[in-house]
Amino acid sequence: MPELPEVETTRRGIAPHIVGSCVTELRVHNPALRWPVPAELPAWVAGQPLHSVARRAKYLLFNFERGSALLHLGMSGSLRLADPASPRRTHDHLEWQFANGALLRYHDPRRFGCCLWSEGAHPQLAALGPEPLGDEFDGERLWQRSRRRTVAVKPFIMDNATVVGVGNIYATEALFNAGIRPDRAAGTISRARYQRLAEEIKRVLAAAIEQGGTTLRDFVNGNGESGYFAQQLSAYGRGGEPCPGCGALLSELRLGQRSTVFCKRCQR
DNA sequence: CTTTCAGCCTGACGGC
DNA sequence: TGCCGTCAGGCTGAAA
Repeated sequence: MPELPEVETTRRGIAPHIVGSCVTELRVHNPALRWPVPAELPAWVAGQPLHSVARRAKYLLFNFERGSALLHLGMSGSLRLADPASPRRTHDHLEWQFANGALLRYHDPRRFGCCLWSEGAHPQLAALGPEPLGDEFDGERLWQRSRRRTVAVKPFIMDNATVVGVGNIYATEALFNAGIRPDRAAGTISRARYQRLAEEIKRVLAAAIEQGGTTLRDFVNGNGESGYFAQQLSAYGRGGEPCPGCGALLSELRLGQRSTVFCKRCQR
């Protein structure tokens, strides 16, 4: 399940192999992603080398001279450089062939992702809040934007208008580390505690990206998914297990239709 | 405006 | 063994 750190790891893994080369062929084996994937490469991409692979929130942007492709990995997507001789797997929906021989395969069993081309701005990016690891995001912003809000703090920090890229795993972890109950109304949390929460969001995401970096070599070789960060999670996926802080059993509830784990003693 | 929620989709897993 | 129900979750768009 690609969260921001996995998307960033993907970006770093593939970019050096394809930047500077042209897409010579696009093969769409199954166009039925979140939005239909265009069957043809847009005419304006022809002969244009890829300038850069950027990331905004959990989106990847493949920037060309005249426009860009916007990719999202959804819940179950992955993007990898493949050996052209290796057979296409089930759910390998898209293939991009580059002039330098690189072959990029998009794999997504649940098909929640997307691949959209645009010469101009992508509307999906229009209303996004700041990047969590940038200077624009801090506790002050969380505090300011949360005043008079009744929504629970967990869905508040998972809202892309507040800050982007904080998915269920890292929201759960950051709230645990900051000692804040996930169901507390966003508007009732102090400035000082939001300061702490912002720091924990940054810390947990940065640590996960660092871990992702170690899977980079596997990635390029196409050796498989890698278990990355899971062993280091304190709360996510551990409902009913002892709290790593106090030993009490971790509680579970659903917030905004998402499973949430927290410690009733350590989080207030 | 804010908040909530259905729906998209497949694979994993538990119960029978 | 296989079938059926449930769950997982990011994001959009619509309803309340």
